[in-house]
Amino acid sequence: MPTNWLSDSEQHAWRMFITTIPDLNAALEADIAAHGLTMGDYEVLVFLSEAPDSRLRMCDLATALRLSPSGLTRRLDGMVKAGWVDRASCSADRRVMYAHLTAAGLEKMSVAAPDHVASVRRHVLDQLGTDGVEQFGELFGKIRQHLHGLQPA
Amino acid sequence: MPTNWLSDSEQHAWRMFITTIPDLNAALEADIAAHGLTMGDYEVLVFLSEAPDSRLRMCDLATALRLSPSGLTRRLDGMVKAGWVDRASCSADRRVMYAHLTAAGLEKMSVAAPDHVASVRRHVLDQLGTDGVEQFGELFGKIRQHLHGLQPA
DNA sequence: CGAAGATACTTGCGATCACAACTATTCACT
DNA sequence: AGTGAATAGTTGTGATCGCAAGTATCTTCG
Repeated sequence: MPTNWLSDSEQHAWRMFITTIPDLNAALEADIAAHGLTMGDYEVLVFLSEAPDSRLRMCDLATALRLSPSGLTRRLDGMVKAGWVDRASCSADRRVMYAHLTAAGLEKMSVAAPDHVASVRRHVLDQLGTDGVEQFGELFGKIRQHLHGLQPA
Repeated sequence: MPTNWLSDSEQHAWRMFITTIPDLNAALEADIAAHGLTMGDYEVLVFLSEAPDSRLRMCDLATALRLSPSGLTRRLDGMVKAGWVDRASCSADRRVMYAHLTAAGLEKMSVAAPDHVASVRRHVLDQLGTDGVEQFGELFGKIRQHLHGLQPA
């Protein structure tokens, strides 16, 4: 007895979505792995490289990455060991630890980023076409706005 | 130095996507948790309830769920313990184990499914509108087709 | 028929992550 | 100033999952 309380169009949209997401994740993960990175690592590099002074407070980075505090602590452990990030304490607030991008991390980032962008293009953007990209952003903007309305409650 | 080798429209689309997906997952997970299920468990129930005789071979179920064989073994361990699924061996091929939906599993499914569908509607479909749902399915169909072309290689 | 290889599943092990508990520090309010 | 609440981060514990290795069974082909 299939769950059929969705119209055909809805059913189709949802099925396409949930069956595609894991495969897309896997494809992106596989591509970035060529640089010895996971997508998680890569995202850390992205956020840090875009931040003022190439550093962020742990809690801000955790929020940005949608990671729990402990999850971030451990992800950074690995990245510190790899030499891409180091920890710096904050003189103004001694509870705070900064995650700071090292030169090696920036270098890794600048090598990996073009490949990752190409990967995103190949697997997603190129498949959608110009109009499709526009629609894609708009649709997720709507979902995002709805979800964001739930968060601060 | 932001990675800016994407047009504004592409940048926007991609950012909306990658920031929304984890939140959407979390929202769906939170809703289904009211039934004592994870999304992973729920998906098992869906596939089994739609299968002939309410059962599937482990390997087919693993493929459907995009789960490794060992991952499925352990997920089923939990669901067997919960009484929603049982294992049945196959007389025709004794390597095979069937995952089989129990009456309790079907009951759980029939109670949880309406809520889950409502959750999908609320968080996604209702936000997109009729045209949006159509576009959504089409866009992911394109990505899916591309990714599927990579799999069997 | 019988050996080589393929297939189905499970188990050992390690990686990742969330939750809860804990320490350290800062903030708010009297 | 001083106490209680809030905030930042780490560590202990347990859940989930993938990979590699192991066992059992089946298939293929000489």
